[in-house]
Amino acid sequence: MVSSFLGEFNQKVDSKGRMSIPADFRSVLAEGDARYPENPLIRLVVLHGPHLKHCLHAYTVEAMAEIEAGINRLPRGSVERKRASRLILAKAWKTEIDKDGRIVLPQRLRQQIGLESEATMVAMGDYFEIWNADTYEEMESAETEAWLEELPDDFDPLSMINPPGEG
Amino acid sequence: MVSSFLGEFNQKVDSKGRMSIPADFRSVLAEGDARYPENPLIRLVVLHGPHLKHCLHAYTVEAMAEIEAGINRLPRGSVERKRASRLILAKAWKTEIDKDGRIVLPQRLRQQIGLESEATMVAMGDYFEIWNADTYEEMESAETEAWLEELPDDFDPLSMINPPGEG
DNA sequence: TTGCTTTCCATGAATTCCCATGGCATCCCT
DNA sequence: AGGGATGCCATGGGAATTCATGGAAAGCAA
Repeated sequence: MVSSFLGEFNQKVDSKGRMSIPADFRSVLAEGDARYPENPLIRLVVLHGPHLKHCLHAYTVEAMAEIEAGINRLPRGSVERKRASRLILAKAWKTEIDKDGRIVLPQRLRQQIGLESEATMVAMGDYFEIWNADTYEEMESAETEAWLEELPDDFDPLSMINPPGEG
Repeated sequence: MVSSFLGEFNQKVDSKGRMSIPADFRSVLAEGDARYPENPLIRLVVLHGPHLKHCLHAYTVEAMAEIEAGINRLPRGSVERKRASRLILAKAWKTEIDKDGRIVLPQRLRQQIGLESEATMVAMGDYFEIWNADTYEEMESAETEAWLEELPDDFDPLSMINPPGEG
C-alpha cells in the first residue's frame, strides 16, 4: 500500500526554472520508486499532454508504470493505443529530484502552464498538479464561490462519497 | 470494529503551535493506525477544506483511507472526482503525534479557525473537531439555546436513533 | 568564448527533537 | 485511612536538524 499525496504547497520558481518539491511529496515519490534508497535520487514523471492547459500532472514512477501497463493492454496497432501513446507517453517527462530536493522544469513546460515565479502543487491522491500560483488561486476561488452558491451552507464534501458495496 | 471518539477536551496551544492530543483520543487514533505499535508514532489526518470555517476535522489514518477509497471509486477524470480531490485530499494534512503526545498545527491551519492559545477538541464518533476554545463555547451556548426553544422540554436525543437491522 | 545547464555550497527560517517540570490520579504498603 | 511512591499526562524551554531558497562554481555544447 503506497500512501497518497495530500495537501497543497506553494514553492518559488527561480530564473533557472528550479523548484523545490515539498518534503511531504518527496516521501511519497520515494515510496513509489523501487530504486530508492539504494539510489538516493528520487524519480518522478510529469505529464504535459494537450489536455493539460493550466497545470502539469506529476506521478511516481510506479504509478506511471501502471499507466503504461494500461496502454499496453490496448490492442497492438489499434487507434486507441496509438492515440493514448501519443497523448500520454509522448507527452511524459521523466526526471530526478536533485540532492537539494529540487527539480528543474524545462522552459517549454513552464510556458505551457504560464509558470513564472511561484508554483502551487496540489495533491490529487495518486498524482499531484503543478500550477502557476496565481492561476490556481483564481481558478479555485471561482470554483469555490460557484459551489457555495449552488449548495447549502452546511454542505460537506464528504457527502459526495458513497460507502463501499453500494454499487 | 474500532472504538469511537468520545468526550470534549480543552488543551493549551503554545507559541510554536504545539498541542497535546488527549490521551483518550490518542488511544483511538492508535487503534486506527495499523503501523502502531511497531512504529510508536501515531498518525492522524486533519481536514481543513473551505466548508470548515470554524473548526478542523481529525481522522484516524484508517478512516482517512476509507475516505480516499470512496474518492477512488469515483470515475477517474470525472468532475466529481476532481472536485472531491480538491476539496478533501488537497485540503488534508497528515501528521504524527510526537513522543510527548503532541502535534504541531501549522500556522496556516491555526489561522483558518482563529486558534490562539487554547483549543477545544470535540469527539464526533469517527472523527473529532478542533476549535478555538472561545469560538466553540459561543457557538455551543447559542446552539443549545436555540434547541431549548425549538424542542419540547422532554425531548430525548436518543429518540433520533433507529434500532439496528431495520433498513 | 558565450550561453546554458548541472553541481556544489551558504544561509535564514521554520520545524522537529530532546529533556525538564509540575500536577493529578493511582497504587501499594503499613 | 495515612502517606508515600509511582506513573501518566500536559506543558514549557532550548538545542539540533531539516527545509526552502539564493548564489557561485564547474561542466558542456555550440
